[in-house]
Amino acid sequence: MSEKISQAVIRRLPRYYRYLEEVEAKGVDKISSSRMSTEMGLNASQIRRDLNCFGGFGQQGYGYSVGKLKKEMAHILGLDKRYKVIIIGAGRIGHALLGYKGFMLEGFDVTDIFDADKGKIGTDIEGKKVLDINGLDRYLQENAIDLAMICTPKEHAQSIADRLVSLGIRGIWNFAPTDVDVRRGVAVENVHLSDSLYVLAYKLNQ
Amino acid sequence: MSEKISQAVIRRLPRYYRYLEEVEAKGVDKISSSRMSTEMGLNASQIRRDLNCFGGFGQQGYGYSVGKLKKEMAHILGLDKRYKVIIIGAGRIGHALLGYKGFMLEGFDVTDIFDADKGKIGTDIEGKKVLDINGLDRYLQENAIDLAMICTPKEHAQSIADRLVSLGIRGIWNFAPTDVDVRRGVAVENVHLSDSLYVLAYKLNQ
DNA sequence: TAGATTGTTAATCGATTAACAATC
DNA sequence: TAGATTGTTAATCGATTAACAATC
Repeated sequence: MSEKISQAVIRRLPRYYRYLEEVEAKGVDKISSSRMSTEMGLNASQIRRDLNCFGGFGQQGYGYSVGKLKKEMAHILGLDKRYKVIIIGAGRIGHALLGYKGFMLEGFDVTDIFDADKGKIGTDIEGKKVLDINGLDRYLQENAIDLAMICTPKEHAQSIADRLVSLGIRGIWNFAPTDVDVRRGVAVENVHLSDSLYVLAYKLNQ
Repeated sequence: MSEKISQAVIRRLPRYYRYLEEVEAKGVDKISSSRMSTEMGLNASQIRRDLNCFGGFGQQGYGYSVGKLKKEMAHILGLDKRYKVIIIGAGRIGHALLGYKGFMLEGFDVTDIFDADKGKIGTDIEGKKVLDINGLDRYLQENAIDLAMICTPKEHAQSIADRLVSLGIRGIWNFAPTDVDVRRGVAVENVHLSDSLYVLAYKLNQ
């Protein structure tokens, strides 16, 4: 927080967290940067440097405590809190995200799902009744929601994002194939699944 | 192809492609790096440099032809070919990917979907009958498939990947929350949706 | 203490940006 | 031709890696 953490470092944080979960599950309780280096395929200096952005979690001559480091990592990522989430768009991706039980374990509670399609509103998906997007403003006034997942067609993504932000949403996970822009202070992650598929096609042809 | 293209450049290619589709749809037929710079939020030098990795597509004093550049981009990414694709895992993500019509337009034909669950095998999803994973080897011997999307639980991702590669699959789009490793010459894109959610949580807390 | 491994500074490497000559 | 804009070289910036002193 004091000095600015680079994007490159931030993008590696979830990977550290995943790795630590894995080794903890194996019953490992002490780990060195050199072992992490071998097993993760990252440079050991880089690992120590990355971790030191957030504090001195290690101990010279010993290494890092897996349990402590994982806990610190969870805290840095904000995974030691719980988040209330809504999904906008009850198409296939919205449906898939709603049904993914992993989110709940990780602290993300999907409270409701919205759609504009009269044919979908009121139907039941994964045990949730699809709500009318027209009731969104009132809903957000009455419920404290932390973040929204946008699973609409790309045409509606930006306007929905604007509406969400104006209603107080502070974080947006966007699956529509377009970048949504928001004012400073609001967090957005644009997923762009097809970008990843395009890169795969590129690699396939090398 | 001659000189090595950096990962950073490769990751920007789909973004150029998306942008070019957009401006073409608006009827723009000529574009300069400086306009691209403003509209995409990238540095103009970087754009010219990136494009020049693949050839001199522009014309001094004029700029780039949108149609030509988009076509070149599609060619570089390999989007001017068609790919036969199978999906492994008929859970929610597999289902969502199978149903996404956009892939077909972009050259990716999903021919079949496989699962190990007796309760799912033989059922109909999005007009496809779910096939038994036990028949995978034979299926791949009899059908020329270019790439596979892995949508299994993480425990099975690596072993399925190994099997796919040994059967001749050259590209893997992996949605299981673990990195799959393959031999040189096989292309993999590990998606890691939850990494992106974790980064969002991180940003939310800054 | 001796051995191990961190935290951190210094060196290297690569990517981004600026500048400008070439040229349409 | 004059103006515009590319392609490309040179300068800058930031990220990665190596090295090592601090210290458990």
